[in-house]
Amino acid sequence: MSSKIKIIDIAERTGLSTTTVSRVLTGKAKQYRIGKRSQQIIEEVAKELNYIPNHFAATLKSGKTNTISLIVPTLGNPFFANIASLINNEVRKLGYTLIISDSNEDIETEILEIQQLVSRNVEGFIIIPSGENFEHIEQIYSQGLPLVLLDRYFENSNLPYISTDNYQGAITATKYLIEHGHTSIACIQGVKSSTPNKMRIKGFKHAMQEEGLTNIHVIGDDFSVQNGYQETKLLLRWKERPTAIFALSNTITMGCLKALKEENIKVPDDISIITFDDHLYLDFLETPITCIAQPVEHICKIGLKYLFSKLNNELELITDHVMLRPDLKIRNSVKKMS
Amino acid sequence: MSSKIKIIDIAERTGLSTTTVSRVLTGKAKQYRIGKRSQQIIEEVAKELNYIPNHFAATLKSGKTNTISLIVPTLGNPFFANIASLINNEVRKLGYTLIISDSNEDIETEILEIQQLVSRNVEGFIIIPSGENFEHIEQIYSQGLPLVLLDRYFENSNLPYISTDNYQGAITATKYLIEHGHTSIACIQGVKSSTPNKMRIKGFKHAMQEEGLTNIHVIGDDFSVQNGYQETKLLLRWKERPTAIFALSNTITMGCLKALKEENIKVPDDISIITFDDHLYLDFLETPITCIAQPVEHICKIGLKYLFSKLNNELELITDHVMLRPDLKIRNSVKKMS
DNA sequence: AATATTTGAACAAACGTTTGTTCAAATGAA
DNA sequence: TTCATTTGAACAAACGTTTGTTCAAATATT
Repeated sequence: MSSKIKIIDIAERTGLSTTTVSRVLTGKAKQYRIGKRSQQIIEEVAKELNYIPNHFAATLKSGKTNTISLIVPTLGNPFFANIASLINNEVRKLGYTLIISDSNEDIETEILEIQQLVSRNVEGFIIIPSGENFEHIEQIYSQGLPLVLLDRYFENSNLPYISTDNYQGAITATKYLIEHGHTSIACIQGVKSSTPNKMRIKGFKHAMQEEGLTNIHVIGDDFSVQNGYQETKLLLRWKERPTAIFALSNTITMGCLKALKEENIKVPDDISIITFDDHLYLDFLETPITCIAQPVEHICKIGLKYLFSKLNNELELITDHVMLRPDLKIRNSVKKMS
Repeated sequence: MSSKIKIIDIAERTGLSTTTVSRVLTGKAKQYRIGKRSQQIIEEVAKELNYIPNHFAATLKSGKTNTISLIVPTLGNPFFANIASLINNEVRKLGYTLIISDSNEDIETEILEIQQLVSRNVEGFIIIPSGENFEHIEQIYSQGLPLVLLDRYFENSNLPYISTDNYQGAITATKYLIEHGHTSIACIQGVKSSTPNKMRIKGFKHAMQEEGLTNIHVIGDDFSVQNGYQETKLLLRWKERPTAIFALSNTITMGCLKALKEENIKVPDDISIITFDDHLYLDFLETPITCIAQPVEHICKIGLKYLFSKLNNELELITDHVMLRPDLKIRNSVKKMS
């Protein structure tokens, strides 16, 4: 580790003070009336020595990090990875640095992660939470840290969020199935405690009941391929096999397809599928899958807009709770029953 | 922003010095013979006040961050997102923090990103580089920063890397096509300057020539869906249409499939496909796609092992350049020509 | 009882910046 | 020439930890 170049090295080299060097290098030359010549020579020497400022010293003194953080449940899920990529690009454009964290769908890890980020003086948080607890989030929020939840949120908390109207989305999906003559529908859910899941289940049940359907099946308990696979395997053994599956995420659908393939059940001839979340590949599958697509780009953009307006203390009256309408994308995975 | 709790607050509350508090809170109590009672009361008060150490102050003094960083070209590509997720979990187990950065496939961003990370005293780098330049990487490497490249590397540099044997992989794929009677093969490549791409092209050409095939088509220039789509659209207009496509990444394949679907060309009846990179969905496509699968988990694990042995100054004689064998996963996208 | 050793904890100096304030020199005005 | 103003830059005190060293009290040894 070659001994690093410090401001004082530049000061000595140029015969100027650390104060002056610091002010030039942080772009405050005009403000403090540093001479043109001094500016120039400082910049030259800094470049020549390949000076990289010590972020820790700077932050310790100034308190400013220009950094915000994004916590996602797992980057293994393309839905979240995609969000991470989108947000990363936007944040950079705004002159901030983004620290991306993967909480591994584990609340303890999430809590730890938040602690570390706070101790790193992160100035704002974008969180897709991993559990049903939110005390740790409310704690930092109440300390005044700008913060916004994406996708997942909490009903009995008023932490700000941008999400999809999962309730409506589920109703749309369910009604679509019912309109196509399906009355026996198995809904494979994700993490029971997560709000999106709750809302989707609520929408599903509501739509079923409204149509007078009482035979309601909700199964499963995880947004994973594994869960989709297992539950599908099981439901194929029911004495009265459902005619349609409503999968509550793209990962669950992936598992469904795996199980169906193994059992040689054809979509949509033998069973129909509709899923939450869109993805490019859904269009190229053996049977393109009809889905409820979330407006991911919008969620990200609005989330960032919200966060930065907080960050800049803009007092615009933006609502703290935003629900965006999902889209029904009709493809070929739902059969019209006669 | 409520004024944060500092070590001195705990010191005052407990009647002890900041020195003692610091030593207890960083687990050096035994080493410095702090009394049991003192330890206990300090820990109690720290918890009670919800003390979060100021990472910047600590690092500034100690120089230790326990942080390593991962730079990927884009999290939008599941291949990289997957790597990020895998590495994140492993790193955490090792008691380190991982900062994940997305360079957006842009070398300037990558350079900036590395600068920021260096100024954050990151102790090690895992990089999947985005361009053909590597001076900036060699610079930090020569400063003694532990570093390893994953997947992509540079031929005329001896930066350490863990990668797939892309040359062999391409030969395997090409021979597989040739064995199935294909002689007119279009190879859709990714970023020309990237080493994996170069090696794959080299393998492709080598295998073709070895079989006496001189009609070699290499087209395209990006690891993107867009590129796969456009090039496929174009090649379908050739007067002599190739009987097989060798796509050099999963994203390119995605674009291929989109184009083929639009033109109503069936795989493998009308055209065969083989691709680099495996993914769960490849199995569920209309035609499951035969692929050259990279040993991603191994790449990550070996990469981390390498990095941490450097980090801990273990002088084990580990090679700096590791090439792992890819696997041919045979599915249904290649037709036997008669 | 006198000396040596152990135990427990504090002093004070870093770490590399940023920043409110002061100060001298140069310039302009009268 | 004298006083006021502008210009350019330095002083020195933070920021919140960590850590080499010192020191007093308590205990053990002779």
